Amino acid sequence: MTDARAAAAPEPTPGGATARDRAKAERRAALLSAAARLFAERGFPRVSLDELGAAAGVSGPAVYKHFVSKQSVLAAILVEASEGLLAGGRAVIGAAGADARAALEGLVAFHVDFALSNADVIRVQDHDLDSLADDDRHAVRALQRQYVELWVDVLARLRPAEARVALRTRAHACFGLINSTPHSSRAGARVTRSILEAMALAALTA
Amino acid sequence: MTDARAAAAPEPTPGGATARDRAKAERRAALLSAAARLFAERGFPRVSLDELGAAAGVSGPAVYKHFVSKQSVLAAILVEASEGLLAGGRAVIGAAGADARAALEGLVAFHVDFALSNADVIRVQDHDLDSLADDDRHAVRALQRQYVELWVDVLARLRPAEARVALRTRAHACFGLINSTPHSSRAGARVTRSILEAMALAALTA
DNA sequence: TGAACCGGTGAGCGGGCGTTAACCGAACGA
DNA sequence: TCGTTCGGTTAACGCCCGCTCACCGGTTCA
Repeated sequence: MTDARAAAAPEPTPGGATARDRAKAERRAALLSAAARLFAERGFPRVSLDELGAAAGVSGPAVYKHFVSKQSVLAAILVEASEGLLAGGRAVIGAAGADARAALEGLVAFHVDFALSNADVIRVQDHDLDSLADDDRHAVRALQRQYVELWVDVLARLRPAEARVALRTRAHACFGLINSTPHSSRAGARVTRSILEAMALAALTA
Repeated sequence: MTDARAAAAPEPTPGGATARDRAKAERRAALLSAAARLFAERGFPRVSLDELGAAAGVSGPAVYKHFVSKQSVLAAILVEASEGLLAGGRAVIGAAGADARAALEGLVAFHVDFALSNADVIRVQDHDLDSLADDDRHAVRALQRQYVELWVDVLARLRPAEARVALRTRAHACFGLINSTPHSSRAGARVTRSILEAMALAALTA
Protein backbone atom coordinates (compact mmCIF):
# COMPACT_ATOMS: atom_id res chain seq x y z
CA MET A 1 0.00 0.00 0.00
CA THR A 2 3.04 2.24 0.12
CA ASP A 3 3.46 2.44 -3.65
CA ALA A 4 0.29 4.46 -4.32
CA ARG A 5 1.04 6.97 -1.63
CA ALA A 6 4.70 7.04 -2.49
CA ALA A 7 3.69 8.01 -6.02
CA ALA A 8 1.27 10.69 -4.83
CA ALA A 9 3.04 12.29 -1.90
CA PRO A 10 6.57 13.07 -3.10
CA GLU A 11 5.45 15.25 -5.98
CA PRO A 12 8.13 17.66 -7.19
CA THR A 13 7.03 19.98 -4.35
CA PRO A 14 4.96 22.31 -6.56
CA GLY A 15 4.83 25.06 -3.96
CA GLY A 16 8.60 25.00 -3.82
CA ALA A 17 8.65 23.86 -0.16
CA THR A 18 7.94 20.74 1.85
CA ALA A 19 4.47 19.23 2.06
CA ARG A 20 4.17 20.27 5.69
CA ASP A 21 4.90 23.86 4.76
CA ARG A 22 2.18 23.84 2.14
CA ALA A 23 -0.31 22.29 4.58
CA LYS A 24 0.57 24.93 7.14
CA ALA A 25 0.11 27.75 4.66
CA GLU A 26 -3.31 26.35 3.74
CA ARG A 27 -4.32 26.17 7.38
CA ARG A 28 -3.24 29.71 7.97
CA ALA A 29 -5.20 30.90 4.97
CA ALA A 30 -8.24 28.92 6.08
CA LEU A 31 -7.98 30.46 9.53
CA LEU A 32 -7.75 33.96 8.10
CA SER A 33 -10.76 33.58 5.85
CA ALA A 34 -12.83 31.90 8.55
CA ALA A 35 -11.84 34.65 10.94
CA ALA A 36 -12.86 37.37 8.49
CA ARG A 37 -16.27 35.77 8.11
CA LEU A 38 -16.81 35.20 11.82
CA PHE A 39 -15.54 38.62 12.88
CA ALA A 40 -17.77 40.23 10.27
CA GLU A 41 -20.79 38.31 11.50
CA ARG A 42 -20.45 38.74 15.23
CA GLY A 43 -17.61 41.12 15.92
CA PHE A 44 -14.13 40.31 17.14
CA PRO A 45 -14.74 40.14 20.90
CA ARG A 46 -17.67 37.79 20.51
CA VAL A 47 -15.79 35.13 18.59
CA SER A 48 -13.93 32.64 20.75
CA LEU A 49 -10.72 30.91 19.76
CA ASP A 50 -12.50 27.58 19.92
CA GLU A 51 -15.06 28.75 17.37
CA LEU A 52 -12.34 30.18 15.18
CA GLY A 53 -10.36 26.96 15.19
CA ALA A 54 -13.47 24.85 14.62
CA ALA A 55 -14.41 26.96 11.60
CA ALA A 56 -11.03 26.10 10.06
CA GLY A 57 -11.19 22.40 10.83
CA VAL A 58 -8.87 22.44 13.81
CA SER A 59 -9.99 22.98 17.31
CA GLY A 60 -9.04 25.39 20.04
CA PRO A 61 -5.49 26.32 20.86
CA ALA A 62 -4.11 25.08 17.54
CA VAL A 63 -4.49 28.67 16.40
CA TYR A 64 -1.41 29.46 18.47
CA LYS A 65 0.68 27.38 16.07
CA HIS A 66 -0.06 30.04 13.43
CA PHE A 67 -0.61 33.27 15.34
CA VAL A 68 0.82 34.54 18.58
CA SER A 69 -2.51 35.80 19.87
CA LYS A 70 -6.15 36.31 18.97
CA GLN A 71 -5.45 39.98 18.28
CA SER A 72 -2.70 39.09 15.81
CA VAL A 73 -5.26 37.23 13.65
CA LEU A 74 -7.26 40.43 13.42
CA ALA A 75 -4.10 42.39 12.71
CA ALA A 76 -3.13 40.07 9.86
CA ILE A 77 -6.53 40.53 8.23
CA LEU A 78 -6.57 44.30 8.50
CA VAL A 79 -2.94 44.93 7.59
CA GLU A 80 -3.25 42.73 4.51
CA ALA A 81 -6.43 44.49 3.45
CA SER A 82 -5.01 47.97 3.95
CA GLU A 83 -1.87 47.11 2.04
CA GLY A 84 -3.91 45.65 -0.81
CA LEU A 85 -6.05 48.75 -0.98
CA LEU A 86 -3.04 51.05 -1.00
CA ALA A 87 -1.15 49.04 -3.61
CA GLY A 88 -4.23 48.77 -5.82
CA GLY A 89 -4.90 52.48 -5.56
CA ARG A 90 -1.35 53.33 -6.53
CA ALA A 91 -1.51 51.01 -9.53
CA VAL A 92 -4.75 52.58 -10.72
CA ILE A 93 -3.37 56.09 -10.45
CA GLY A 94 -0.18 55.14 -12.20
CA ALA A 95 -2.14 53.63 -15.07
CA ALA A 96 -4.18 56.79 -15.50
CA GLY A 97 -1.15 59.00 -15.93
CA ALA A 98 -1.90 62.70 -16.18
CA ASP A 99 -5.62 62.29 -16.75
CA ALA A 100 -7.07 63.18 -13.34
CA ARG A 101 -10.61 62.39 -14.33
CA ALA A 102 -9.58 58.92 -15.48
CA ALA A 103 -7.66 58.42 -12.24
CA LEU A 104 -10.75 59.26 -10.20
CA GLU A 105 -12.95 56.94 -12.23
CA GLY A 106 -10.37 54.21 -11.82
CA LEU A 107 -10.20 54.72 -8.06
CA VAL A 108 -13.97 54.56 -7.75
CA ALA A 109 -14.22 51.41 -9.86
CA PHE A 110 -11.39 49.80 -7.96
CA HIS A 111 -12.81 50.62 -4.55
CA VAL A 112 -16.32 49.48 -5.49
CA ASP A 113 -14.87 46.25 -6.74
CA PHE A 114 -12.90 45.74 -3.56
CA ALA A 115 -15.92 46.44 -1.38
CA LEU A 116 -18.13 44.07 -3.35
CA SER A 117 -15.67 41.20 -3.28
CA ASN A 118 -14.39 41.75 0.26
CA ALA A 119 -17.53 42.64 2.14
CA ASP A 120 -16.37 40.71 5.19
CA VAL A 121 -13.12 42.60 5.45
CA ILE A 122 -14.93 45.91 5.01
CA ARG A 123 -17.23 45.07 7.88
CA VAL A 124 -14.35 44.02 10.09
CA GLN A 125 -12.40 47.14 9.24
CA ASP A 126 -14.91 49.64 10.51
CA HIS A 127 -16.19 47.33 13.21
CA ASP A 128 -13.22 46.05 15.13
CA LEU A 129 -10.36 48.36 14.31
CA ASP A 130 -10.05 49.48 17.91
CA SER A 131 -9.84 45.93 19.17
CA LEU A 132 -6.28 45.98 17.86
CA ALA A 133 -3.26 46.54 20.05
CA ASP A 134 -1.97 50.09 19.85
CA ASP A 135 0.93 49.46 17.49
CA ASP A 136 -1.09 47.33 15.09
CA ARG A 137 -3.83 49.93 15.03
CA HIS A 138 -1.30 52.64 14.32
CA ALA A 139 0.12 50.59 11.45
CA VAL A 140 -3.31 50.07 9.90
CA ARG A 141 -4.24 53.70 10.40
CA ALA A 142 -1.03 54.80 8.72
CA LEU A 143 -1.78 52.67 5.67
CA GLN A 144 -5.34 53.97 5.54
CA ARG A 145 -4.11 57.55 5.79
CA GLN A 146 -1.83 57.01 2.81
CA TYR A 147 -4.74 55.58 0.85
CA VAL A 148 -6.89 58.58 1.68
CA GLU A 149 -4.12 60.92 0.59
CA LEU A 150 -4.04 59.11 -2.74
CA TRP A 151 -7.66 60.10 -3.26
CA VAL A 152 -7.11 63.60 -1.97
CA ASP A 153 -4.25 64.10 -4.42
CA VAL A 154 -6.46 63.16 -7.33
CA LEU A 155 -9.33 65.29 -6.06
CA ALA A 156 -6.97 68.22 -5.65
CA ARG A 157 -6.10 68.00 -9.33
CA LEU A 158 -9.79 68.26 -10.20
CA ARG A 159 -10.73 70.89 -7.61
CA PRO A 160 -7.62 73.02 -7.16
CA ALA A 161 -9.51 75.69 -5.26
CA GLU A 162 -10.75 73.49 -2.43
CA ALA A 163 -8.90 73.02 0.87
CA ARG A 164 -7.40 69.60 1.52
CA VAL A 165 -9.42 69.26 4.75
CA ALA A 166 -12.59 69.55 2.73
CA LEU A 167 -11.30 67.11 0.15
CA ARG A 168 -10.52 64.67 2.92
CA THR A 169 -14.08 64.93 4.15
CA ARG A 170 -15.24 64.24 0.60
CA ALA A 171 -13.03 61.18 0.34
CA HIS A 172 -14.27 59.77 3.65
CA ALA A 173 -17.86 60.39 2.64
CA CYS A 174 -17.23 58.56 -0.61
CA PHE A 175 -15.77 55.59 1.27
CA GLY A 176 -18.84 55.54 3.47
CA LEU A 177 -21.03 55.52 0.42
CA ILE A 178 -19.19 52.67 -1.26
CA ASN A 179 -18.62 50.70 1.93
CA SER A 180 -22.34 50.62 2.54
CA THR A 181 -22.44 47.47 0.39
CA PRO A 182 -22.17 44.93 3.21
CA HIS A 183 -25.23 46.49 4.83
CA SER A 184 -27.40 46.52 1.74
CA SER A 185 -26.44 43.89 -0.79
CA ARG A 186 -30.02 42.98 -1.65
CA ALA A 187 -29.76 43.92 -5.28
CA GLY A 188 -27.54 41.90 -7.59
CA ALA A 189 -23.83 42.60 -7.76
CA ARG A 190 -23.99 44.05 -11.28
CA VAL A 191 -26.73 46.54 -10.48
CA THR A 192 -25.17 47.44 -7.15
CA ARG A 193 -21.81 48.05 -8.78
CA SER A 194 -23.14 50.44 -11.40
CA ILE A 195 -25.34 52.30 -8.91
CA LEU A 196 -22.48 52.81 -6.48
CA GLU A 197 -20.05 53.93 -9.15
CA ALA A 198 -22.51 56.44 -10.54
CA MET A 199 -23.41 57.79 -7.12
CA ALA A 200 -19.80 58.08 -6.03
CA LEU A 201 -18.74 59.93 -9.14
CA ALA A 202 -21.75 62.24 -8.94
CA ALA A 203 -21.04 62.99 -5.29
CA LEU A 204 -17.38 63.76 -5.96
CA THR A 205 -17.72 65.82 -9.10
CA ALA A 206 -20.87 67.81 -8.43
CA MET B 1 -31.14 73.20 61.43
CA THR B 2 -34.35 71.76 60.07
CA ASP B 3 -35.80 75.09 58.97
CA ALA B 4 -33.34 75.77 56.11
CA ARG B 5 -33.72 72.34 54.66
CA ALA B 6 -37.44 72.30 55.23
CA ALA B 7 -37.66 75.46 53.15
CA ALA B 8 -35.44 74.13 50.37
CA ALA B 9 -36.51 70.53 49.99
CA PRO B 10 -40.31 70.60 49.69
CA GLU B 11 -40.36 72.77 46.61
CA PRO B 12 -43.59 72.58 44.62
CA THR B 13 -42.06 69.52 42.90
CA PRO B 14 -41.29 71.27 39.61
CA GLY B 15 -40.94 68.09 37.60
CA GLY B 16 -44.40 67.07 38.66
CA ALA B 17 -43.12 64.06 40.63
CA THR B 18 -41.21 63.42 43.82
CA ALA B 19 -37.60 64.51 44.22
CA ARG B 20 -36.46 60.92 44.18
CA ASP B 21 -38.13 60.36 40.82
CA ARG B 22 -36.42 63.37 39.35
CA ALA B 23 -33.05 62.25 40.66
CA LYS B 24 -33.61 58.80 39.23
CA ALA B 25 -34.53 60.18 35.83
CA GLU B 26 -31.36 62.26 35.83
CA ARG B 27 -29.24 59.24 36.72
CA ARG B 28 -30.82 57.21 33.98
CA ALA B 29 -30.17 59.96 31.45
CA ALA B 30 -26.59 60.31 32.66
CA LEU B 31 -26.09 56.57 32.32
CA LEU B 32 -27.47 56.59 28.79
CA SER B 33 -25.30 59.44 27.61
CA ALA B 34 -22.20 58.05 29.27
CA ALA B 35 -22.96 54.68 27.73
CA ALA B 36 -23.35 56.16 24.26
CA ARG B 37 -19.96 57.84 24.58
CA LEU B 38 -18.20 54.79 25.98
CA PHE B 39 -19.76 52.33 23.54
CA ALA B 40 -18.85 54.63 20.66
CA GLU B 41 -15.26 54.87 21.85
CA ARG B 42 -14.49 51.25 22.63
CA GLY B 43 -17.43 49.15 21.49
CA PHE B 44 -20.11 47.56 23.62
CA PRO B 45 -18.34 44.35 24.66
CA ARG B 46 -15.24 46.19 25.79
CA VAL B 47 -17.02 48.46 28.25
CA SER B 48 -17.55 46.95 31.68
CA LEU B 49 -20.45 47.76 33.95
CA ASP B 50 -18.06 49.17 36.51
CA GLU B 51 -16.73 51.63 33.95
CA LEU B 52 -20.23 52.51 32.84
CA GLY B 53 -21.38 53.19 36.36
CA ALA B 54 -18.25 55.15 37.20
CA ALA B 55 -18.76 57.37 34.15
CA ALA B 56 -22.18 58.31 35.52
CA GLY B 57 -21.03 58.95 39.08
CA VAL B 58 -22.25 55.69 40.57
CA SER B 59 -20.27 52.54 40.72
CA GLY B 60 -20.82 49.02 39.53
CA PRO B 61 -24.06 47.14 39.97
CA ALA B 62 -26.08 50.28 40.61
CA VAL B 63 -26.81 50.15 36.92
CA TYR B 64 -29.21 47.32 37.68
CA LYS B 65 -31.46 49.77 39.55
CA HIS B 66 -32.14 51.42 36.16
CA PHE B 67 -31.73 48.66 33.58
CA VAL B 68 -32.32 44.94 33.78
CA SER B 69 -29.08 44.08 32.00
CA LYS B 70 -26.10 45.52 30.19
CA GLN B 71 -27.73 44.71 26.87
CA SER B 72 -30.84 46.66 27.77
CA VAL B 73 -28.75 49.81 28.11
CA LEU B 74 -27.64 49.36 24.54
CA ALA B 75 -31.21 48.60 23.50
CA ALA B 76 -32.50 51.80 25.10
CA ILE B 77 -29.95 53.87 23.20
CA LEU B 78 -30.63 52.30 19.84
CA VAL B 79 -34.42 52.13 20.10
CA GLU B 80 -34.60 55.75 21.16
CA ALA B 81 -32.36 56.79 18.28
CA SER B 82 -34.26 54.80 15.68
CA GLU B 83 -37.58 56.17 16.89
CA GLY B 84 -36.24 59.69 16.79
CA LEU B 85 -34.97 59.22 13.27
CA LEU B 86 -38.26 57.77 12.07
CA ALA B 87 -40.38 60.44 13.72
CA GLY B 88 -38.15 63.21 12.39
CA GLY B 89 -38.23 61.80 8.90
CA ARG B 90 -42.00 61.60 8.93
CA ALA B 91 -42.29 65.18 10.13
CA VAL B 92 -39.97 66.42 7.40
CA ILE B 93 -41.92 64.60 4.68
CA GLY B 94 -45.23 65.85 6.02
CA ALA B 95 -43.96 69.42 6.00
CA ALA B 96 -42.87 69.12 2.38
CA GLY B 97 -46.28 68.04 1.16
CA ALA B 98 -46.47 67.11 -2.51
CA ASP B 99 -43.08 68.57 -3.42
CA ALA B 100 -40.91 65.50 -3.70
CA ARG B 101 -37.74 67.44 -4.34
CA ALA B 102 -38.32 69.50 -1.20
CA ALA B 103 -38.99 66.31 0.76
CA LEU B 104 -35.69 64.84 -0.36
CA GLU B 105 -33.77 67.98 0.50
CA GLY B 106 -35.46 68.03 3.88
CA LEU B 107 -34.57 64.41 4.55
CA VAL B 108 -30.96 65.03 3.63
CA ALA B 109 -30.69 68.11 5.81
CA PHE B 110 -32.38 66.35 8.69
CA HIS B 111 -30.19 63.28 8.48
CA VAL B 112 -26.99 65.29 8.17
CA ASP B 113 -28.02 67.27 11.19
CA PHE B 114 -28.76 64.13 13.18
CA ALA B 115 -25.44 62.57 12.23
CA LEU B 116 -23.49 65.68 13.15
CA SER B 117 -25.13 66.12 16.55
CA ASN B 118 -25.34 62.43 17.45
CA ALA B 119 -22.04 61.09 16.21
CA ASP B 120 -21.79 58.75 19.20
CA VAL B 121 -25.12 57.12 18.53
CA ILE B 122 -24.28 56.73 14.85
CA ARG B 123 -21.08 54.95 15.73
CA VAL B 124 -22.85 52.68 18.20
CA GLN B 125 -25.57 51.91 15.71
CA ASP B 126 -23.39 50.44 13.02
CA HIS B 127 -20.87 49.08 15.49
CA ASP B 128 -22.77 47.14 18.10
CA LEU B 129 -26.18 46.42 16.63
CA ASP B 130 -25.58 42.70 16.71
CA SER B 131 -24.63 42.76 20.35
CA LEU B 132 -28.34 43.14 21.04
CA ALA B 133 -30.59 40.29 22.05
CA ASP B 134 -32.61 38.92 19.17
CA ASP B 135 -35.90 40.65 19.96
CA ASP B 136 -34.30 44.03 20.62
CA ARG B 137 -32.34 43.77 17.41
CA HIS B 138 -35.49 42.90 15.51
CA ALA B 139 -37.26 45.91 16.99
CA VAL B 140 -34.45 48.27 15.98
CA ARG B 141 -34.21 46.71 12.54
CA ALA B 142 -37.95 47.14 12.03
CA LEU B 143 -37.71 50.84 12.88
CA GLN B 144 -34.73 51.26 10.59
CA ARG B 145 -36.56 49.51 7.77
CA GLN B 146 -39.50 51.90 8.12
CA TYR B 147 -37.08 54.82 7.98
CA VAL B 148 -35.48 53.46 4.84
CA GLU B 149 -38.89 53.01 3.22
CA LEU B 150 -39.59 56.66 3.95
CA TRP B 151 -36.60 57.56 1.81
CA VAL B 152 -37.47 55.01 -0.84
CA ASP B 153 -40.99 56.45 -1.13
CA VAL B 154 -39.62 59.91 -1.77
CA LEU B 155 -37.02 58.61 -4.22
CA ALA B 156 -39.72 56.67 -6.05
CA ARG B 157 -41.59 59.91 -6.64
CA LEU B 158 -38.48 61.40 -8.23
CA ARG B 159 -37.39 58.28 -10.16
CA PRO B 160 -40.60 56.44 -11.02
CA ALA B 161 -38.85 54.19 -13.50
CA GLU B 162 -36.36 52.69 -11.07
CA ALA B 163 -36.98 49.46 -9.13
CA ARG B 164 -37.42 49.76 -5.37
CA VAL B 165 -34.50 47.40 -4.76
CA ALA B 166 -32.23 49.80 -6.57
CA LEU B 167 -33.69 52.75 -4.69
CA ARG B 168 -33.06 50.94 -1.43
CA THR B 169 -29.43 50.50 -2.40
CA ARG B 170 -29.29 54.21 -3.16
CA ALA B 171 -30.77 55.07 0.23
CA HIS B 172 -28.30 52.85 2.08
CA ALA B 173 -25.41 54.31 0.13
CA CYS B 174 -26.60 57.77 1.06
CA PHE B 175 -26.74 56.83 4.73
CA GLY B 176 -23.21 55.51 4.46
CA LEU B 177 -22.10 58.77 2.94
CA ILE B 178 -23.72 60.91 5.62
CA ASN B 179 -22.85 58.60 8.50
CA SER B 180 -19.18 58.88 7.62
CA THR B 181 -19.06 61.99 9.82
CA PRO B 182 -17.91 60.30 13.02
CA HIS B 183 -14.90 58.92 11.15
CA SER B 184 -13.86 62.16 9.57
CA SER B 185 -14.96 65.23 11.48
CA ARG B 186 -11.70 67.09 11.01
CA ALA B 187 -13.23 70.01 9.20
CA GLY B 188 -15.57 72.34 11.05
CA ALA B 189 -19.22 71.44 11.51
CA ARG B 190 -20.45 74.13 9.13
CA VAL B 191 -18.21 73.11 6.26
CA THR B 192 -18.84 69.45 6.87
CA ARG B 193 -22.58 69.98 6.85
CA SER B 194 -22.66 71.78 3.53
CA ILE B 195 -20.27 69.33 1.89
CA LEU B 196 -22.28 66.32 3.00
CA GLU B 197 -25.59 67.82 1.95
CA ALA B 198 -24.27 68.71 -1.48
CA MET B 199 -22.69 65.30 -1.99
CA ALA B 200 -25.76 63.43 -0.84
CA LEU B 201 -28.09 65.36 -3.11
CA ALA B 202 -25.75 65.00 -6.05
CA ALA B 203 -25.45 61.27 -5.46
CA LEU B 204 -29.20 60.80 -5.24
CA THR B 205 -30.30 63.00 -8.13
CA ALA B 206 -27.58 62.35 -10.68
C1' DT C 1 16.61 4.22 10.17
C1' DG C 2 16.42 7.04 13.85
C1' DA C 3 16.64 11.58 16.07
C1' DA C 4 14.76 16.11 15.75
C1' DC C 5 10.93 18.87 14.42
C1' DC C 6 6.41 20.40 14.37
C1' DG C 7 1.46 20.92 14.14
C1' DG C 8 -2.18 19.11 16.56
C1' DT C 9 -4.88 17.76 21.00
C1' DG C 10 -7.02 17.79 25.71
C1' DA C 11 -6.65 19.39 30.23
C1' DG C 12 -6.33 23.10 33.04
C1' DC C 13 -5.12 27.76 35.01
C1' DG C 14 -6.24 32.56 35.86
C1' DG C 15 -8.51 36.71 35.33
C1' DG C 16 -12.22 39.56 33.96
C1' DC C 17 -16.89 40.55 34.13
C1' DG C 18 -22.02 40.18 34.18
C1' DT C 19 -25.01 39.30 37.55
C1' DT C 20 -26.95 38.27 42.27
C1' DA C 21 -27.23 38.75 47.39
C1' DA C 22 -27.27 41.02 51.72
C1' DC C 23 -27.52 45.14 53.72
C1' DC C 24 -27.80 50.41 54.69
C1' DG C 25 -29.72 54.97 55.09
C1' DA C 26 -32.44 58.59 53.23
C1' DA C 27 -36.86 59.92 51.18
C1' DC C 28 -41.71 58.99 50.93
C1' DG C 29 -46.64 58.29 52.28
C1' DA C 30 -50.18 57.43 55.51
C1' DT D 1 -43.85 59.61 63.35
C1' DC D 2 -43.12 55.17 61.76
C1' DG D 3 -43.16 51.42 58.51
C1' DT D 4 -42.14 50.97 53.66
C1' DT D 5 -39.87 51.95 49.45
C1' DC D 6 -35.89 52.41 46.90
C1' DG D 7 -31.40 53.71 45.06
C1' DG D 8 -27.02 52.91 46.49
C1' DT D 9 -22.94 50.04 48.30
C1' DT D 10 -19.69 46.03 48.97
C1' DA D 11 -18.88 41.15 48.66
C1' DA D 12 -19.02 37.25 46.21
C1' DC D 13 -20.46 33.69 42.80
C1' DG D 14 -19.93 31.47 38.44
C1' DC D 15 -19.01 31.37 33.84
C1' DC D 16 -16.57 32.29 29.82
C1' DC D 17 -12.44 32.56 27.43
C1' DG D 18 -7.64 33.65 26.21
C1' DC D 19 -3.70 31.38 26.86
C1' DT D 20 -0.15 27.78 28.61
C1' DC D 21 1.37 23.00 29.38
C1' DA D 22 2.44 18.28 28.67
C1' DC D 23 2.11 15.11 25.44
C1' DC D 24 1.36 12.55 20.90
C1' DG D 25 2.15 10.97 16.13
C1' DG D 26 3.47 11.91 11.48
C1' DT D 27 6.98 14.34 8.46
C1' DT D 28 11.58 15.64 7.56
C1' DC D 29 16.33 15.08 6.94
C1' DA D 30 21.07 13.55 7.94
